[in-house]
Amino acid sequence: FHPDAEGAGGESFSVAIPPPNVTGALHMGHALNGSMQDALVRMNRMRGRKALWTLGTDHAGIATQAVVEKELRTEGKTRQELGREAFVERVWAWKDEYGSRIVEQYKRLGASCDYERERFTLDEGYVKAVYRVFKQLFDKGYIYRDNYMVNWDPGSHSAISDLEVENREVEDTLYSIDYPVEGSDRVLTVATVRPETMLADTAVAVNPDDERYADLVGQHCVLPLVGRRLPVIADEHVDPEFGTGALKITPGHDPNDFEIGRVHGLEEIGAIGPDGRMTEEAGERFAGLTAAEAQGAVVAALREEGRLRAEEPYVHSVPFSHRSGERIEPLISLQWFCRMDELAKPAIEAVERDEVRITPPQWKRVYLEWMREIRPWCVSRQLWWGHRIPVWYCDACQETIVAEQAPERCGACDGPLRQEEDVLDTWFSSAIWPFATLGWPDDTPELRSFYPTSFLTTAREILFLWVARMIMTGIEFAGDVPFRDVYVHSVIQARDGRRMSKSLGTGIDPLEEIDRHGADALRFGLLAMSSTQDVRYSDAKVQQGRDLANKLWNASRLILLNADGPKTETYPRKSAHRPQPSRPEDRWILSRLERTIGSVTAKLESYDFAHATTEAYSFFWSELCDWYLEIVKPRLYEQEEEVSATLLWALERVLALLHPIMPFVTEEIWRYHPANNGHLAIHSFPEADESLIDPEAEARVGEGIELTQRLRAWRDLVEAPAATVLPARADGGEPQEFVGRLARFEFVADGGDPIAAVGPVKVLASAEIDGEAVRSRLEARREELRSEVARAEGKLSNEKFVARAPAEVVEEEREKLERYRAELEELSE
RNA sequence: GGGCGCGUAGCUCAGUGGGAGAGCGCUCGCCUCACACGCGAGAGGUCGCUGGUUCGAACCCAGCCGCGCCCACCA
Repeated sequence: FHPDAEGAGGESFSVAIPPPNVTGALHMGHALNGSMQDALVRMNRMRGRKALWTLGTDHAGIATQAVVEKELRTEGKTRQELGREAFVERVWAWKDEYGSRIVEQYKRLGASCDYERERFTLDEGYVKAVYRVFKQLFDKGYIYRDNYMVNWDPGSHSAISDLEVENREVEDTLYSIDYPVEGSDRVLTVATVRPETMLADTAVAVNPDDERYADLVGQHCVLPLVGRRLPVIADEHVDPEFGTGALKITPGHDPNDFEIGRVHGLEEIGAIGPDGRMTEEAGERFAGLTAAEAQGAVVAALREEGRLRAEEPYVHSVPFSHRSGERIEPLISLQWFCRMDELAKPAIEAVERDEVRITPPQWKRVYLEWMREIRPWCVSRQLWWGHRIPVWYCDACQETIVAEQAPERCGACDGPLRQEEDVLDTWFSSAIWPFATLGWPDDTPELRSFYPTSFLTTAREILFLWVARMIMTGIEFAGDVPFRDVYVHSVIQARDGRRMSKSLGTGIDPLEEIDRHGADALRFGLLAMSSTQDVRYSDAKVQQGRDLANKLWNASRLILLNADGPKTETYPRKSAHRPQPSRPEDRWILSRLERTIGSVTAKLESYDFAHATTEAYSFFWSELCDWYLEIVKPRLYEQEEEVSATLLWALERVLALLHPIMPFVTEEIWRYHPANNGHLAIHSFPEADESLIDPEAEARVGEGIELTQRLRAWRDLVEAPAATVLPARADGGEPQEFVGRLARFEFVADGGDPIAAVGPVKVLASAEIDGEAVRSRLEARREELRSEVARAEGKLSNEKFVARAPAEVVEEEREKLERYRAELEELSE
C-alpha cells in the first residue's frame, strides 16, 4: 500500500481520503465512503497502477477543543485557568493518546491506505503549507480584516461561517411594539421576535412606496425604554405587507438590518456581547443579563409603559450552530475574511469544461450556481486549537505584519510584536488537503507523482464546505484541479428513514456490524445498498454479503479440495492456466464469466457500485455455484483435467474480481489456490477476454438449464417424492447429460405410453406419480398457453402494430405465437 | 420563496418506451458426500392518482396527492 513516488501523475492512481476528525469514531458515512474508495484503489492497484491512498486526520478545531474542555471540566478546571499554551499542550497530549483511534478503525474496514504516509492538518509540514497559502492570499489582497456581521456561536464562543449554520423551524413570539413619533401623537408599530435587540435599534424603516408612511420618512421616532432618536428611513427591503409595514432596524444584531444600516450609514450598536450577555450599551437596567433574561425584562418594561401592542405565536426559521447546536447570535465583530470571487472564477470554468467531472451530473449545476453567488468567507475563529493566524501586530506603530514565519521585531519601528489570537477555520486547512498532504509547497516527488488525485467520493453536504474550496485552492496554488472526478454518493439513513445521528440515537455503528458479520459483509452490503439517492440502512444487504463470503469459502473448498489431483505439496503449485475446454458447459461458464468481468468492471469504473456488487453476486452464486458446480461435480470428483483447469481459472478470476469489494475472504482463499504467487491485493485484475465469449455454448446450456427447471417444476406440481428418479423418454435426441441428473429423471429407450410432455421430454408412467395431479397440471398449462396465444394473436391482428412497430418486434411476436401454438398442439394430443 | 429528488411485491430497493425484477420475509419439498449463512419449487404487484402523447407507457408530457433533501436576509 506504499507506492514509490516516481514517474508522472498520469501513471499513478491516487486518492486523498476525506480526513476524518481526530476526535471522530468511524461512522457509517466513513464506512460507505471508505468502501467505495478502497474498491477503486484496490482495482487500480491490481491493474498495476501506482496506487496511493493518502490517509490522515483533521485537527477539527471546535470539536477537539470541546472534547478537551469537557475533560478539563471534570477536573474542575477551565481552559482560561490553564492558559493558552498549556491548554494547547493538553490538546496535543489528548491527540497523541486518542488521535489514532479512527486510523485503526479504517484498518478494520480493510482500507488499503498508505499508513506510512499518514498526515495531520497540524503537523509541521502542513502548517507551513497553510501559512504559505494565507500569506499569498493576503498579498493578493483577498484576505482582509473587517468589522462585519458574523454568525456568532455562543456555544463555541466563536464566529462560524455561513456553511456551518443550519436553519430550524422554531416557534417564537412575535411582539408588536409602538415607537412614538417625535413631536406627534402618532406611533409606528414594529414587529419583532427579539425585543431585547431593540436596545440596539438605530432606525425605523418603511418601504419607499408605502403611502401610509411617506410623510414620516426623514422624521424621527423615540426608542421606548432608551429614549434614543431613531431616523425613519425608506428602504426597499421592507415588505409593506408584513405586519404594519414598519421595520425596526438593528444593524448590530440582524444580518438584514446590518446591510440596510451600511447602505444608510446608520450607527452600529452592540447590545449583546460575545458571551451572550447584554453589554453596557444595553443600558444599566439590562447590562449583564443574558439575552433570554433581557428579553423577559424588556417585554415586562414595555408592557408597563404600555408600548406592547400585541403578542402572537410565530413560527419561522432560525439559525443554529451546526457545531454546538446553540442558537446563532448575529453580531458585529472584527474578523478575518477571504474574498472568494476571484478564486471562484477558474474553479467555475474547470467544472464547466469538465476538467473536474461531477457525478451524478445534476450536482454540477448545483455547484455552479452556488459558486456564481459565492460570498466572502469568514476564516477567523476565536479558538485556541488550530492554525494561529500568521499575523503580528505592533502596538507601538500600529503596523500589521503577515508572514509565514514569526518575525522577531516590528520591521518599521523595531517594537515588540504580538501575534493574532484567533485561529483559522478548520476548513481553511482542509481546503488544501489534496496537495498539502503530498508535500506542497515543496516540489516533492510525491507531488509530481500523485497530483492531481484521481477522484473524490463525498456526501453532498460538504460539496460547498470542502469540495468547492479544494478546487479553488488546487487551481490557485498547485496549478491544477485537485481531482478529475467527484462522485457524490448517497446518504445511508437509519433503518426507520431518519438521519443517522448521535443525538437522535439513530446511529448504527459500523464496527459493531463488522463484529457481527465481518468487514467484507459490511463493505458488500454498503456498496450494494448505495446509489445516488438516499437509502435506508439494510441489514439484509449486509447479511447477503456475509452469506456471499460464506459461499465463496465453501465453493472454493469444493474446488480446491478436488481439482487437479491430491493436494500434498505446498504452494505455489501448478498455475491456473487459460483453459481451452471442448465441452459446452465449460465453455458456457467461461463465457458467462468473461461477460461478468466486463460488465462489473465497467460498473465499478462508473461508480455504479450497487449494480457491480449484485451482478458479481448473482454470477457467482447462481451461475457458477448453482449451475456449473452442480453440472460438473461428477467430473470434479474424478479430478478430470479439463474441468479442474476451468474451475481453477474461473476461481482465480472471480477472487480477483471480488477482491476490491471483499478483500479479506478473497485474500484468504487465494492462499490456498495453486496459482498463488503472492498477495491477491497485488495480483492482476482480470480483463474481460472476449475470445472466450461463446454465444453457441450459452444458448445450448441455456436450453438445458431451462429444461431442467421445467422438469423440476413439473415434479413439484405432481408431488413426486424428491429422491425418486422418474422414467422418461426424449423424442428427437436425448437432452444434455446434466438435465436428467439434476432433475432426477432417467431417460430410457422405450417404456410404454407417456403420461405427460414437458417440452421435448415425455414423462412415463410410474408408481410414484399421481395421475390426477398430472391431468390437472396439463390442463393448467393448456390454459396458460391458450391465453398466451390469444395475447399474441390480438397484438398481431392490430394493423397499426404490424404497420408501425419495428420489424424485429413484430417478428419476435410471430415467433412466440408459433411456439405457443406448437406446444398447445402437442399437449392436446 | 427557489431548486432537486422520491412514491414499483409484506419490507428495503433495482428497472426509465416493446410481455413486471433482486435481496430479505412468506408457502411447499429436501440434513442430495462445498455450504441449512444451504438446495429445489412456488405464492405475492390496477408500478401514488387523473388526464394526455404513442401501434404500444412503470418508463415521455401536464395536473393533483403524499414524502424527503438542499439553498434563501421578510422582521
